[in-house]
Amino acid sequence: MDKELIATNLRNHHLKVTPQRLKIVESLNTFGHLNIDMLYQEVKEAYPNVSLATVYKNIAIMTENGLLEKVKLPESKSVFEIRKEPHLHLHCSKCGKIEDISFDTEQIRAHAEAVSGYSIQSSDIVLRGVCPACQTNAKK
Amino acid sequence: MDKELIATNLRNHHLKVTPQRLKIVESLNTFGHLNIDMLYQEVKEAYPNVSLATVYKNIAIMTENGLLEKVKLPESKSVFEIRKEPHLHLHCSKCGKIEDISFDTEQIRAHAEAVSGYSIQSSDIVLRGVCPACQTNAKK
DNA sequence: CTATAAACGATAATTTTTTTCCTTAAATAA
DNA sequence: TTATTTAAGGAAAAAAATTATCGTTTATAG
Repeated sequence: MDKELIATNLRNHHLKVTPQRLKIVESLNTFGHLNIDMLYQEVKEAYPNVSLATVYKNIAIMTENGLLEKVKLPESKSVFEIRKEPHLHLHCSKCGKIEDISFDTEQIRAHAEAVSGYSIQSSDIVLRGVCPACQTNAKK
Repeated sequence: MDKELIATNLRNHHLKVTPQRLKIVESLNTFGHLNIDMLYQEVKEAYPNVSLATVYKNIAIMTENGLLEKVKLPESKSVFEIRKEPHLHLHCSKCGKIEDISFDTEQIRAHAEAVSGYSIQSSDIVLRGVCPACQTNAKK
């Protein structure tokens, strides 16, 4: 995802293309998932006098517009990611790393709808465990 | 879940049995899922000069001890519930109601482990949608 | 029944998030 | 391209949420 595409996405949502916003999205593009503090640090590196409020306001408005998504994690601070197809999150309880894996939630959805009568719109799935690297380290 | 059982559970975890704690657990038993404000209101009804800090401290220590569980929901404040077998949460986007449904997460877990190499310990699944009652109301 | 350690309530402190307000910069139209 | 407008930025204050402190009270082990 290059700068021009990000800019286009912003414009499509009637959001101005600012350096701070570009940096936020680029950082998420690079690291996948970042919490508010990490994002602030990232943007600050490029724009030292960015305000934390700016980061807050931007993730809020970009989330409202569906460009970003907030992922609430058990035990830790929420992270943000660039919105893409629905997927599932793996969260390493040792190192905190977060990974996306694609997964078809259709079965879950069908089951839930059948059992409950709800009309399901979206699903949030976070699996907590130990990543391969941390498993290896633990064995040493 | 009656008072005596709650008391036993608390004692098993070396937590003193106080009226405030009993009320918290009883409220969760009655309503299923409550956020911090609702819990505070509930306890306050029975014990008008309970401190909000007491509610915070108690849900924290009971959560640490595995008696309660915190459920993080997209878009809204986290709620607490009494810990039981792993299950799935349905959250109505209209009325905010939360429902538990039982669901075997084994397939998801197996898939995730196979694809990622993670060793999965737990899963958090929240489905967002419209409950039957709100679907009916919407049609009127 | 007493001693002790945990929990309580009140409050302060901290942390997190949102709002305000004035200035600056991006977008739109001339 | 320049001028106008409107959104966004930064700094700071305010608000909201959570945690810590401390003297007092209460549950429980002995």
